[in-house]
Amino acid sequence: MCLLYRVHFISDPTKQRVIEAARKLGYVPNLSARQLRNREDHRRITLALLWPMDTRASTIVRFLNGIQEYIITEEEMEIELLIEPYGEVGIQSVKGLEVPNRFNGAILAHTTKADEQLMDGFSPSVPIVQFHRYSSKYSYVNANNFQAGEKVAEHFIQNRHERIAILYPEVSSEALEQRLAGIVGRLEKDLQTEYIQKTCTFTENGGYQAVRELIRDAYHPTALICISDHVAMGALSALHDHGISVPDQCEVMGFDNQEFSKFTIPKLSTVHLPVEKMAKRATQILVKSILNPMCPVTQEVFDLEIIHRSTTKQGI
Amino acid sequence: MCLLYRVHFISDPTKQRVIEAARKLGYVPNLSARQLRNREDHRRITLALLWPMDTRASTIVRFLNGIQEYIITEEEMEIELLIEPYGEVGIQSVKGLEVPNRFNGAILAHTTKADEQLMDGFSPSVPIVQFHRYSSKYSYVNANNFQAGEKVAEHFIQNRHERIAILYPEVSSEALEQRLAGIVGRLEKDLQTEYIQKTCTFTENGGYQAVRELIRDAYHPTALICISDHVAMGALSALHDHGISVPDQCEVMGFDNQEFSKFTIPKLSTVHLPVEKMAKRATQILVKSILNPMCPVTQEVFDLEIIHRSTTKQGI
DNA sequence: CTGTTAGCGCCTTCAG
DNA sequence: CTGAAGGCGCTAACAG
Repeated sequence: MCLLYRVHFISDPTKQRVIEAARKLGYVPNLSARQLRNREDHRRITLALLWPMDTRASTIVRFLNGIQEYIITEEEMEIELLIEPYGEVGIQSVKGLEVPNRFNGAILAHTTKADEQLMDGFSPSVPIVQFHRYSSKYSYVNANNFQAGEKVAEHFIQNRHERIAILYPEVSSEALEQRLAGIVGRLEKDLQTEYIQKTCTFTENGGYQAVRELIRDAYHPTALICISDHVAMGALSALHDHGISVPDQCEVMGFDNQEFSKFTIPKLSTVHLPVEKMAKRATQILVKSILNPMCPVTQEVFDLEIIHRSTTKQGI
Repeated sequence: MCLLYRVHFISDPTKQRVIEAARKLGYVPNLSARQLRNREDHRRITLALLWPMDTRASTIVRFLNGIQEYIITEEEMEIELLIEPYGEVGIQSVKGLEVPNRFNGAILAHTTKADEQLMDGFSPSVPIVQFHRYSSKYSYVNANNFQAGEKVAEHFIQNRHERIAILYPEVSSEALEQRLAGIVGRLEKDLQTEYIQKTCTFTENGGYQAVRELIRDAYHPTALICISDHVAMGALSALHDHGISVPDQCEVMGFDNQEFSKFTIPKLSTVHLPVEKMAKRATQILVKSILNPMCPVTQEVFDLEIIHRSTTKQGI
């Protein structure tokens, strides 16, 4: 019992009555007032993590791991992390961007096009760092997804593939579109290589179904570029079910380098995305901007590398 | 710029000087004061999610998904979610449990034995709901892991296995220990069945290495019980690398029913853990306790069912 | 146009 | 033992 928790001089029955009344009125102690009163939060700041709670949520674990390292080591400030999982409505539902009293700063992750337009239009009341996307206006930490896409395409061109299928999600983000653009851009330059784009949901099941449909339609890809490891895992499963051997009959490439992708069968070749490092950096930049409102916009891009494991063939 | 953001009558150079001074002093606006002043937070409560940022973090995504559904539909209150990822120090590092001004209530997930002892000892300043563990003192939402362990063991006894290996993690939680206890308890009742316990880290790599070591030591299991799907995935990978066919030469069972386990090769049989439902329920109970401090302790246990896919054999 | 102040809700302290 | 009041930091409103 926290209400009345140090009031000794009130008799128990009276306490009961007060508590009962409080319950009826729906009274909840006001945290802001308590914090203000106790003023032990002088060096505390609250960061918000605006993350879409759709299928792209899985990297949030890696993000949190990356961020935590920073939070713990940061001694100057005490950092509090607010999760704002927003749904399909988009970022507009997050109140704290308009009002400056919810959090001191925010990291926006995987925003959609609509979100981005919204963000361009108005000026948020607190510093913002965009995660995994470019921005002309705000600080960001991004990865060179376009170049990574080119590298992946390059690999498959080298291996002289006849039929390349690109599995990419309908609900997209800039990062994923950049990957696609990089892949397609490079493939287009090479006239010998044929490819098709196949949309799917951004899940294992999406990859599975997409491959099934391709095969049903008598399209037998010799290479599969999956826009995420999750999709790739589903694709591997479907290829296996159809008796197509990887990488002999079909090479497969993923994106992200999730923990599990070392343990698929065969072990998945993928593009390493340094989520943890990016998260740490994004948090650093945000905290700096909060402490120094005049801090210039900081924009960083991480280079990405292909990790060849067992679903691709090298040096043929 | 949020500082001075509506003060129009101050000249720009002066603004600059003020901001510069603020920066030098390390001034950060006090959110509590702002919130208090603007009092539009009458019906807002803050929930904390105390989650260990170790390898058990992966279910946090499912948890967040489950919780979000509730948060959005709950109209009476505006619910804010604070993540307190605590490290190896344990729960003691979370200040808000002692002081009643950080959050209105907390969900403790995957606490360790040390944490549990600590919690038994003192009375937290806010309502608590334990997630995925029993408690004599607090509300909890748990799953019947013991019974699930028994069911799994029962299956393998039915299939008359000669060598069963149980892979379970060193850093454990009550839930995992219950699984183990259920498995071992049931196996012990059957004198014909031999089994061994093998510890491993709680990751895909842990499962992979454990199986490698077993085989190196000339122990060829005919059944593998993995205490989580992640471990199972690693185990499957290792079995594949050693040319051991699943389920013919070795059956494999996981726990949790993570999204990916439908897409391993072969498709993983596992025990479904309804994380989303449990998360939603835990949040409901917590909110109720916050709104009604006299609310009695609520304790709920979900039953678990085996999902047979392709890594086990049924009806032989 | 500029400076002052009241009061948000809470809890500690001090006065009666 | 009980009751009243001050002040945490902020900003809208008001007074000069």
